[in-house]
Amino acid sequence: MYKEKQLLTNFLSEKNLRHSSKRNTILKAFLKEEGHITAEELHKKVNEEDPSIGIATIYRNLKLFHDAGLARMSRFEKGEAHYEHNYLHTHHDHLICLKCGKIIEFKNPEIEETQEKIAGKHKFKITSHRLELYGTCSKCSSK
Amino acid sequence: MYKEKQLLTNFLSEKNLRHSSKRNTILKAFLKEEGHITAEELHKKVNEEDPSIGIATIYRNLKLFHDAGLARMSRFEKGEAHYEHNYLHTHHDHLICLKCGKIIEFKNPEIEETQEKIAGKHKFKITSHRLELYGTCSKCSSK
DNA sequence: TTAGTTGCAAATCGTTTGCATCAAG
DNA sequence: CTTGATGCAAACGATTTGCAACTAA
Repeated sequence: MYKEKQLLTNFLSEKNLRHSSKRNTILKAFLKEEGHITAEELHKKVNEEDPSIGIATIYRNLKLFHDAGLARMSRFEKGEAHYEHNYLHTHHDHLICLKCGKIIEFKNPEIEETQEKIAGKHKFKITSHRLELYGTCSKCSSK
Repeated sequence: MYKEKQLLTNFLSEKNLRHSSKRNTILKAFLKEEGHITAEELHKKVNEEDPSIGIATIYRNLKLFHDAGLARMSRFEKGEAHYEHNYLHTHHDHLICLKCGKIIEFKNPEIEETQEKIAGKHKFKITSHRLELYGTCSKCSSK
């Protein structure tokens, strides 16, 4: 948590932006989340703490957290964006069950290596990536 | 092209759906495309041939092509969906330049193997995947 | 006091849908 | 004829934005 707060503080002062109590409430709720969360979902959680915070502010702050480097954004097959933070959450990829919607996270260094090889071949400098495996999870395939 | 048309014909008769001249126009324009295309872009191309075709029909047919197995859909970081066909286009992944927007396609069997290993570990049955590497292409990094 | 932050509602963007009409089989 | 295909405009869901009021520094 300390590292994330620091990251945000740095970003804010660098860009001449401000802290605010609502921004803090949103950050706290966001960092409390373990997995992915949509703006809508985060809005609900935040509203348990402070019902005066509107959805627009959630979007504005998620964008800010993203720009500050403490949130990642992904879009799966459906429409809405999912956000997740980096606190206790280094990079990983996703297995997504198309039947029940379950999302499993995994890490695999082999894949990262192979990616570097590929990038080298195309003289490409990788800054980030996403790998998503779609299919059926064990529960759903045994049904 | 023959294979794709056949695929569509099979799908149509299986589902008791019909051919139509507009559907053909859309299919032809779609198969002519080499890379990814958005619904909007395809609409423009189709309209050069037949300006009476509306965007809703483009969406309806892209969905149909997708269900019939002759189109793939992906969403990159931004909102809109991109479609691509399987004619001369077997599965591949993408390198995406964040500066100029260039999209390079690549194939890598090693990665596919590793994916299967990961899926096995989680008793997951993979039906599809997406791998996107974001970064800077050679041109943009030399500027 | 100056500029960033927020709520609200309206606007926007990509996509889907209801309905009346048209056309394939 | 029967039912799928289509155009149009309205509806939609997610996200963004303009504006006036608010608040951090």
